Amino acid sequence: MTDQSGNIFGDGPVVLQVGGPLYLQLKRWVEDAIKRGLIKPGDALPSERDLALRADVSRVTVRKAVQHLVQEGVLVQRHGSGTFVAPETQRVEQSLSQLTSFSEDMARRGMAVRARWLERGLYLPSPEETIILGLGSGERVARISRLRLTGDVPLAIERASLSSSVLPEPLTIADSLYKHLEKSGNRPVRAIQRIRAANIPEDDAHLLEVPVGSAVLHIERISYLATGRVIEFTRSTYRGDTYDFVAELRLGDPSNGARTP
Amino acid sequence: MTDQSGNIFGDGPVVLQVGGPLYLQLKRWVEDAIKRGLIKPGDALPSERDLALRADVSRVTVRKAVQHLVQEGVLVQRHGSGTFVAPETQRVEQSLSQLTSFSEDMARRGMAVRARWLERGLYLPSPEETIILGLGSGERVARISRLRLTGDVPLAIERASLSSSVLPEPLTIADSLYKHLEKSGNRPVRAIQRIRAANIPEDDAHLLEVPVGSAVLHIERISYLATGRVIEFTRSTYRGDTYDFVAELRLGDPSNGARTP
DNA sequence: GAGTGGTCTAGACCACGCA
DNA sequence: GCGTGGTCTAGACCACTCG
Repeated sequence: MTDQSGNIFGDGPVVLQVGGPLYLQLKRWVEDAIKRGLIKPGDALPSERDLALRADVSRVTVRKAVQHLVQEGVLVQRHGSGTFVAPETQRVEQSLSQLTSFSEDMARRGMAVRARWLERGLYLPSPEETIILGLGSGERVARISRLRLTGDVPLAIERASLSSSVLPEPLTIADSLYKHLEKSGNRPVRAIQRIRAANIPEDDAHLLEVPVGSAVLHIERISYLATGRVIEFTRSTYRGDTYDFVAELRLGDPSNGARTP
Repeated sequence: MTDQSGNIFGDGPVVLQVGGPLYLQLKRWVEDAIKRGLIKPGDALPSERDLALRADVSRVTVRKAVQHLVQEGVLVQRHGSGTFVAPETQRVEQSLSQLTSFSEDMARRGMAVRARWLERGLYLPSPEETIILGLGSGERVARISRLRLTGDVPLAIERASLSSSVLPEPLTIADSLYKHLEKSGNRPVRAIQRIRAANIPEDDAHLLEVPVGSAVLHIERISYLATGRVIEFTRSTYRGDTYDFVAELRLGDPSNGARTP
């Protein structure tokens, strides 16, 4: 009697509301189905060809609607497998006033985290690195790039640059960069962080396993020793769908206006 | 001999490098042209039909390449007018440790800002508003929604909710909400802010004049009086391409924001 | 009105996953 | 091997901008 074979929508025709371009009508229709619980996170959508047939539109139009929803993180597509309603993801919070390292931060809240090395070693510095880190001429820069994961879910890409005088042997870092720096008395006490939103480019999208163009937080951090010396320059990319930054604001003296000295 | 008529690429055929999907090849080709200065911010691209002809691909394929670049903020399209290389935008910075209002913040750095009212008045509260603002039963909520602009460029959408006991007459607000609250002794002294990246949905995209799916910063702010009472609950959406948030981090006790250099 | 981007179609082939 | 999504085409009409 009923069609149980993975077809959550039944097999009747798809009836669109009127108004606007077809792909937006279809998009609304899918959003509706999800909102009403006809189809839940993890469930498969009918195939593009099936939807096209039943909504009486071309497959290109179906793809345009689906593509928008993938873009917004509502759906995920797996080549050769199907289109699915995105699972709900738990968001991670990070303080914006306390200076911590990623691994310490996660350990504190009892999350299992791993890191995959992307790059590690001594390099010729870029002009930008030379200026920001205040490198002497001929001095090398230590670069550490990591992919941060909880379980199998990538969370962030972190690319740090430090003076080679501070980190002469990048390969000896075991887990936490800040712990390592602490041993040599070089742990930063202060940092300026610049945060903005961006659409992720292709290469990073693959690393973080999100669709190209997804929103991410781009964070640039410059860390200082108590002496005022710049010790670390880090560019990180955090997945927008799993990361929250939390800040506490107070009225009054801007303290520093957050300006580099 | 040379074609000066707005055709920056000349009129020869477009030669693509090999490898991968055509639309990505074409995308790379356009990026290259911009990188090499053949075409500068503000310049028009050849029309989609022209590009298709010269690259020997279909217009659909051209559109897919262009669409990706629009998504990444490299190009902008104007219906009926053409496709252009995006102008470089100046980024705005905002402190993440000092509690200020948008209008005060902008006035301080001498930027001309305007606001357009989107919504203003007393409403029946949503369950969320009731809980967060601690509304009594039957109490109304004051909602203030504004579109923030500098000149003609939209910067942010701000949707604030306050208890009607604090703001009984939302229509009387002239410019700055915080100034208004100060008059009645209700200016917040502390706030918790939650920041994350998201792809902008359709409706907000029109307001901010950015393509659907662009990266934006989503900020949720809960503000407190000195008494500890919640006074304001605001959801804002900031354009990712024009807004930077700056935070200063310090090692040690997180409960005290930032003090003593 | 000429030219631009925006939407849409019907049909084709390829690359991937899974049983 | 079959069904899925991924890419691509040639051609059509609409909606908008601008001279």
